[in-house]
Amino acid sequence: MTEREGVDAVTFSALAKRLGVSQAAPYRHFKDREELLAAVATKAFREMGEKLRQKLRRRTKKSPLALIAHTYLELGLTRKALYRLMYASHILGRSPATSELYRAADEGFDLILAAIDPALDEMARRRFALKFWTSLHGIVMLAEEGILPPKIHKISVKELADELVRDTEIAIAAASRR
Amino acid sequence: MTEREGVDAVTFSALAKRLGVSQAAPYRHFKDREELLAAVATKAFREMGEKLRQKLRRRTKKSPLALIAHTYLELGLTRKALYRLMYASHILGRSPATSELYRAADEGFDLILAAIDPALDEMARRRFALKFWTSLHGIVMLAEEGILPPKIHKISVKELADELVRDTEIAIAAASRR
DNA sequence: ATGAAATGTAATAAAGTATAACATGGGGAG
DNA sequence: CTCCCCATGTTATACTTTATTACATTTCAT
Repeated sequence: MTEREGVDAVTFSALAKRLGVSQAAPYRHFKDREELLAAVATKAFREMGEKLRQKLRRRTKKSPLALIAHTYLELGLTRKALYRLMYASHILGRSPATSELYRAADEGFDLILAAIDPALDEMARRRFALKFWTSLHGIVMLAEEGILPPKIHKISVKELADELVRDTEIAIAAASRR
Repeated sequence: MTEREGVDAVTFSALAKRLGVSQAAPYRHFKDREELLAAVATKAFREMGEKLRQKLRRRTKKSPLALIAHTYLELGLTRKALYRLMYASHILGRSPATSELYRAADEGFDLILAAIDPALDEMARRRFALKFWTSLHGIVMLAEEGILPPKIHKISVKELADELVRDTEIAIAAASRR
C-alpha cells in the first residue's frame, strides 16, 4: 500500500499529522476510527440535508424531485469517497454514534417524501419516495463506480437521472388523478 | 480494531494462515491485496452470471426480469460483503486485473439486456436495462446497508424489487405496443 | 486558587502490507 | 537421464496503522 485514497486515507495518523498533534491525540475525541468516520458521515448527511432544504426553499423552475436528484448526483460524483462513506454501514458499524447517522439519513428520506403530492395516501407516498431514493442511489453508485462512465451504453448519467425524475413524476401524477 | 469483518477480514495474513503457508506465500500469486480482491470480485461476477444463465435456461413461471431481480437480491442480502466488493471500484482500483472484472460485470448487463423485448430498438432497450439495473442495485445496496431493514417504511425489500420488475415490464410492454 | 475534567504526550503491543534474499522441487529441453 | 529454470515457498525485516496505558498539562467552574 504505497498511497491510500478515499476513506482509507482518513487515518488517525494522518489526521494527527495534519493537526500537528501526536498520533494518539485524536483518540481523546473519537473512541476509534469507526466513530470518527461515523461522525464525518453524519455531518455529510446533515450538510446535504441543509443544502437541499435551501435549494428547495428558493424555488426555481426545477421540480423538487429534479432538485434532489441533481444534488445527490453532484455530491456523488464530485465527492465520491464521502458519498460512499455515507452509505457504508459496514464501515460505520453500529456504534451509538451511528444511530445519529441513521436519523440524519432519515431526514434525507423525509425531504424526498415531502416532494411527493401530499394528497396521495401515506402508503403510496412512501412507496414512491422509496422507489425514487433507491433508484437514485443506484444511479449515483454505479456512476461513481465508473461502471457507468459518463457516456457508456450511450446514455449519460444525468440523462438517466432526469428520466428517473420524469418517470416518477408521471407515475405520481397518474396516481393522484385516480 | 479488535476483529475485522467483511472485506476487511480478507487479508494476506488470514489467507496464509488458513492455507497453512507462510504469510508471504500469497504474494507469489497476487501482486497485492487489490489484485486479490479484484480476482475474488471477478469470480463472483462470473459465478453470478453463470447462475443467472442457468436459472434463465430452465424457464420457470417467473419472468426473466423477476428472476434476475431475485437473484441479485438474494446474493446481495446473503453475501453482503461479496456483493459490496463486486461494486467497490475504489478498493479494486484500476489494475490490469480489473479490466477483466469490468468485462465480467458487463456480461451481467448483457443478461438484463437480453431479458428485454428484442423488438424494441437498441437505444430503448439499453435505456430500460440501465434503468432496471441501477434501480435494482440501489435497492440491494440500501437494503444491505440496513438502511432499508426488511420492514422499515412499512415496505419490504422484496416487495420493492417486485414492484420494480412490474413497473419495468409494464413500461416495456407499453413501449412495444407503440 | 484549586481540583477535576479535558486534552495532550510518549511508549509500546499487535496486525497487516510489502519486499528482499534465499531455498527447493519438479518438469521440460537437450 | 541430467541439468537448470521457474514456480512456489520460507524467513527476516521495514514500515504503517490501530489502539491502549501511564503520565503530563491545560482549562475553567466553583
